[in-house]
Amino acid sequence: MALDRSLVSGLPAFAGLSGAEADAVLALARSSRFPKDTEVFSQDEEAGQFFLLLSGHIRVVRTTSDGEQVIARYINEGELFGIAIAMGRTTYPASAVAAVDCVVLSWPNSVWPDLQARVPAFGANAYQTIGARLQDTQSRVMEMSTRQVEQRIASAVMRLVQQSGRKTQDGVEIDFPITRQDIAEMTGSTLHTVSRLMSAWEEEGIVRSGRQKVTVTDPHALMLVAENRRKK
Amino acid sequence: MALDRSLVSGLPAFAGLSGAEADAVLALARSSRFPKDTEVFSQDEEAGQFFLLLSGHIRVVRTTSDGEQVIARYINEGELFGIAIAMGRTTYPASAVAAVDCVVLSWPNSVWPDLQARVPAFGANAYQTIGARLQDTQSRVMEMSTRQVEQRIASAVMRLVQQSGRKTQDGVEIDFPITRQDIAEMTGSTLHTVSRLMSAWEEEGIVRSGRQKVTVTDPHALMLVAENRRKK
DNA sequence: GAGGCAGTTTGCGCAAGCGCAAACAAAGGG
DNA sequence: CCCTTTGTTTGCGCTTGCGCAAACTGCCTC
Repeated sequence: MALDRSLVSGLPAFAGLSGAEADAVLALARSSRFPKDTEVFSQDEEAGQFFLLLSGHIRVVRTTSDGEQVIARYINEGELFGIAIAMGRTTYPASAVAAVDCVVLSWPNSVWPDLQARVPAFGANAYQTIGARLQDTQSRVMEMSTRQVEQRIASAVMRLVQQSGRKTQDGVEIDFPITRQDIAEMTGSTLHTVSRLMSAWEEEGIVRSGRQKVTVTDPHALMLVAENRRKK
Repeated sequence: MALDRSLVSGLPAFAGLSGAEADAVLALARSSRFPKDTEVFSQDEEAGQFFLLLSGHIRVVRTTSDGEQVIARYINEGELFGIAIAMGRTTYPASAVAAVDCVVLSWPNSVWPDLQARVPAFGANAYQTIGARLQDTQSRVMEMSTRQVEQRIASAVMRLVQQSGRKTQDGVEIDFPITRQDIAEMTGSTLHTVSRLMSAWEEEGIVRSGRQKVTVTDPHALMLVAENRRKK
């Protein structure tokens, strides 16, 4: 069953590809569905495929040897993920879990060398993705080194809202279910601290939140919190 | 003046290249010297070149908007650095400072597309480098999220010793000058805390240290500290 | 060899944020 | 509709590690 190029036109991973090239890439892909809370791949498992998220949201999680979890990132629609092959790895460094029902394209790693040779722009986009993620991750290290917890949590929420925000009447809502625990694992803190801070922000009218739900009602104020310039 | 391929044979960046290919790459390179404490390139400056460290040690530093510094990594002999071009960036995301006198090869970014086409193995090695650094940086995020300061500092020192250790009669010494402040900037702590901990370790006979100098006398014990399994 | 600088050590007090515990609330399933 | 599960809130005490300050010590320069 053929995949239509309209599925992927406009996605950054397919930027700079001719229609014929996109078709060639798609001809090698397989699409599949992952229900909420299922694993697309698992940390340390032999990497056999790479992926593109067509719809949904995916949580990339690393688990330490003693069982603590850290959320490496959320994958948004249109992004490549699980591209261990482009990093010269043979295993996945993290697990990928569907945060909601997802539709995913996948390619066997075996097509990578060929694909790279025949459609260099596609390979280049993958490398670009990795470069961008390195930047991101470096920034996160800086944040964790220099900012305190409230600022980090505020930044994380801002980022989620910007990347996966959905306008509602109240403000902008993160459009997938996310727990206090998740936010804690993104920021290197605890669900207790996240809960306390979000309650405080709610008090101040910056956010509204409920079970697995966060809506930012005053993005500007949250930005000020992130920059530690709030006149408390 | 031609650079001899013996300069670079055996370096990971040149792995998988034929002699002729290595020569082709070297023909486009220029070598230069950077005295201790000089900048090879500067954060946010337009990226015009990429580099390979032939000898010495280089500190890669990011500075936040409010002037705090974080050491992103140390570059060891034989490694590529400043490869903004391979990440699709037009500016350097950090500054690179010679920690000791250094010898460096550099290529203008303009040769990159051509180089990649003619010597794909070289490009692939660069991408591999970026992939490895992403892994590294992710691990650092995990460490900062889940381990406490003493363990992080112990890990950082272990890593430095493994990558840039020089055997002495007392143990293994980090073979470039490094201050408490530097270690603090690598681990997201303060020079005070680093100093206190190193004093304690010295007490226990794990390290010996002095001005800009760290020697690990008992690597095994330091490993235990890093894993928080020391029987204090 | 005197002076100054850069790096280090250490004491003391304090605050951020964690850990633990307990209660509460919203979904969801039978 | 009840019961279980999963997520959230909040109080309290305490530890980690930071901030500030002051003293100290190699090392380099003149």
